Amino acid sequence: MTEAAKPAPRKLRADAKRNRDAILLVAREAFTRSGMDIAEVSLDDIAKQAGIGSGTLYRHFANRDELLEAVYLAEVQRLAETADIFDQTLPPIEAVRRWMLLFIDYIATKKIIAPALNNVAGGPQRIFANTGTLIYGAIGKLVNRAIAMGEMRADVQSVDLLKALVGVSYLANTPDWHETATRLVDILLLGSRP
Amino acid sequence: MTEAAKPAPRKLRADAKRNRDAILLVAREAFTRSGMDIAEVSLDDIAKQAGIGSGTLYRHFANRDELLEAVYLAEVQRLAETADIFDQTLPPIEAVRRWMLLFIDYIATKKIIAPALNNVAGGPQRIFANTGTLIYGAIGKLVNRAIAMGEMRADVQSVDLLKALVGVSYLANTPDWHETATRLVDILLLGSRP
DNA sequence: CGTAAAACGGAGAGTGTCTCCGCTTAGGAG
DNA sequence: CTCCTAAGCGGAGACACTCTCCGTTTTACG
Repeated sequence: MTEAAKPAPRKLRADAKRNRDAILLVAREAFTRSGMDIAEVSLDDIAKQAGIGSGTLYRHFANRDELLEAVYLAEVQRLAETADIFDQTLPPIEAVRRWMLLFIDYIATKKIIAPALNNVAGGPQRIFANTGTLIYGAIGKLVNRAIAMGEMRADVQSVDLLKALVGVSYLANTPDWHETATRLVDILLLGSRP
Repeated sequence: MTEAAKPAPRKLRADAKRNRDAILLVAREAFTRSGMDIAEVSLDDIAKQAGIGSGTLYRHFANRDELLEAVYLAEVQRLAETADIFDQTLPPIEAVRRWMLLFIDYIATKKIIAPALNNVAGGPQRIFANTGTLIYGAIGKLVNRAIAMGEMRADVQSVDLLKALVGVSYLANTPDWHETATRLVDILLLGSRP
């Protein structure tokens, strides 16, 4: 479960797996470096840098979005798993806060990046199905518990909070970004109390 | 001031102005129709539909972003002016709430669209200077008054709220979008109180 | 081994951005 | 009204990127 190299249950041939991993490695590096504006990175370039033909890249990942999702799937899974842990070890509100801060931290440290999230939260019409479900499930669980324990208003929707967070993630370029984000977490939590 | 067709003080030749307006008209229509995913619309297509050569389009607007900003500048100006009115006619918190809701409404009715805002709030590295300053100034003024009157905590930053709002704007495709947005406004305001 | 299925790779078709520069047109001077 | 000049036009084409197609190579298994 910690291994992210096997998203499809179907087993790959040795050379296929090798290439897939090489692509993922190069792509992560390239996406991270380009920060925002993921569209700047050419997929053919990634293929070239990974030492494979572009046809091979496109057989593994049909388009930019699929590649993007695959690159960040592992980290998103980790984020989702941490939600479970927080859920079982921390008081409700604190669990939500900590998870939100962790989420922000993932972005700050580029373990995940905003453009991979834009789409995640239901954004444009793309279909980041896996990633979206994972993240949505994670915060949903935490918020629901907080509501059940009467520590959040029943009308609070976890999506609302998530979307606000994703929005803020979009400006990881300003120097005071991290403060902005944590300030917003506080505002959101305060505003969600009964 | 209500006229948005003269952003540059330099006076245009008659044919130039005619073309510029034609481009803006077609572009607005095209951007609105394409909803999200503005990148889908080809600039050369816009030129063709406006009945001009692509060279002409590119002389007026050097790239997609410049065109995008020009198209929505007028509405953004109106939004900014409304902030002034609210500022003078409504109690502080109410002014902020009403403006935020108006902002959401502009998005819901496509008077402005999210992608034109992504960048606005300092998002990616683009330089939506005019638009950004206008919107930022509008909400900044309202929030500052609310703080001065002791109705919001002094540590609340208007940017924080704005960014959260922009984030939510990104999902104008889900059916319950409007509710989500208004719910978030309430959470933000509640969480901003002293 | 031998062979079928899986995977590779890169040429090239299709599309989009943006530039360049010879031609056209507006609009002021006389 | 006419002429002249600078502002503006337009579209061919250079360049970049995405994605497909298919002949060639590689893997894995009997």
